[in-house]
Amino acid sequence: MSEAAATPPASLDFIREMIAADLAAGRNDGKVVTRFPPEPNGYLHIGHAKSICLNFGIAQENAPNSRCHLRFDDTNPTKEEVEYVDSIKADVQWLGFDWGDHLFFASDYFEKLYGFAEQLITKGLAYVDDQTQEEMRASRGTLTSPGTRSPYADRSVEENLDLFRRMRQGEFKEGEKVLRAKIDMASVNMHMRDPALYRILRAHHHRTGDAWCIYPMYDYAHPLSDALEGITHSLCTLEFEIHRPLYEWLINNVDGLPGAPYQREFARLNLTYTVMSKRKLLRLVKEDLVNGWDDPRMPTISGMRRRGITASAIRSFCKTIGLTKFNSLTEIALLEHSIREDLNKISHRAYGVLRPIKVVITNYPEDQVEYFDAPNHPEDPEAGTRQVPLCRELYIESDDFMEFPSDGFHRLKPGGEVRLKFAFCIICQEVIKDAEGNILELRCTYDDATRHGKKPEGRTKPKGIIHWVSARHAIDAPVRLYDRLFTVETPDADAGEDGDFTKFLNPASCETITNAKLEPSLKDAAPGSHWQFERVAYVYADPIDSKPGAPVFNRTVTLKDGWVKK
RNA sequence: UGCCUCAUGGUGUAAUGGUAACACAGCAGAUUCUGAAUCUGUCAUUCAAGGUUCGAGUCCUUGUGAGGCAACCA
Repeated sequence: MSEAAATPPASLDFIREMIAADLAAGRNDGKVVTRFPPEPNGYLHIGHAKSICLNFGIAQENAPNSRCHLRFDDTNPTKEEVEYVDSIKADVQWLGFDWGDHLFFASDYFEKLYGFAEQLITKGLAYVDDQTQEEMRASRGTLTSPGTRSPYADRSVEENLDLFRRMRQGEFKEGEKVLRAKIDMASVNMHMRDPALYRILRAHHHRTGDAWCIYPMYDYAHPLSDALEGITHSLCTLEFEIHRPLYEWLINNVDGLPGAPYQREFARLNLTYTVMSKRKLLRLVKEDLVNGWDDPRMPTISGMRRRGITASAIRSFCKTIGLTKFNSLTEIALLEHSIREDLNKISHRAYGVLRPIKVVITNYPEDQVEYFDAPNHPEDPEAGTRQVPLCRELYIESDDFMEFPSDGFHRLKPGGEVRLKFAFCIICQEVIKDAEGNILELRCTYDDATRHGKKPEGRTKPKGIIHWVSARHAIDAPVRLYDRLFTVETPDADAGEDGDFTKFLNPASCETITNAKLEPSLKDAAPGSHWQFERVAYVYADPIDSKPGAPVFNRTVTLKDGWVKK
């Protein structure tokens, strides 16, 4: 399979416990069959990753007798597109999971599903209703009062069969008739008040084309599809909890099903500073509030990938957040921790100065160039080293200089000393400004005795160590500094019922720096490579916008900054 | 004003009737040619009230709070 870790979490969550109990009881011939069942009506997001890691993870943990299916729940052709099918497949694979031969579509079962519907009609458990949508809503009752059965509910089996067949033949208009299960109009569970099973939809389906004009509802197709595939454990999010009795009703009332799956529900993921519903994400895309589904600020899998977040980080995050029925709000910091943890291991280091100030080393020969050896990874000698050129004029980070330093600032200040990492120490002798008082350059002197980390006798070691780039050798590259998409933790909730969550969009969520100065080795950064600009951030060479010799970087996440200005 | 589900540090989770623990975040220190990483320490938790029990985060009752449910969406 993939490199995705097949080890379960240290302690079992309630779902895995349930599965372990089933296994211990010898149910399902010792097999566990799960499924990830997205509707192809949008791109996958980090919340789906939780479900993917759960379903595919459980299958891996119980190998080799177990498997996880990828099934597209494509029962509503008005919302679904092949673009989404393709992106979902790519995202699941990228996350490191493999469905093998088990790729399915609910639409593959349309004929069988139709047959089961005729069976229910024959058993007197389903009927064709002629009521309008409004009439149905009115007769369904309310949360506190029972509904009343449709006047059409008592049609004979023969009439129902005839009507249902004619629905399929296309004799009726959209909305004219629906097939309903005959269950209980007085149930406290609204979903049991004769739910619709089939509706007429004259829409082109991305797979079945115009072969059908009636389409099964989710509540009908889902349990039956699960059963047809031999799914043992149907795991979904909490909002489907109330659908469970209907799920079980169908499994129990349809004869000839090869399996008897059961459904269990877990809480969906909520993350601070973002929105997670497909509807809202779709709106951000359609209204051009972001640059498409894979905008690096999006919580989509494709957006996160483009930002430079690794599949391994996402898997690790999913393991960290656990699995419960508690409706929680996870701090984005937890995700960031997983990202940094992974990126720290795999990213080579390089110097990138985002907001440069020029430094002139006045006692360094004008025409001299020398190369310093810099390790590519401080914790991995095998990553090798690279040569970083230095000459008389350099760029340093403007944050690394303070003319009027606050307490505890130990980078460069007038009269102060810092080490240029892997080179030598410099002392700031003079601050050159223009007429408006803007700093133009810093004139410094270097101390030859401090090369390569050496500290002359009797001298105190400067606390500050900063990165730098040779002005003569620097390359310019765009660096996009991504930040949280929203300014508030819960844009959803804060917007309220009818409120507009887009008013909380963070105007500073993407700042593109065009004049970043990078060390020359970065010129050849491969598109799709991860780097750490030392002391600054983890960045990712954008796989689409980077061109040979002209990389474009996305800031994936900043480094933690332990220094707080006093 | 019904039914269902849930409630453990700031956040996410663990503890399966027997010492409330882990991670993140925060704080402090050590270390460091990244104010990163690493290491050490530290702060901080069972929604409330009753009950059962030798013993309750766990079981029961009531209350409170949060989420969900009345598409021919999924």
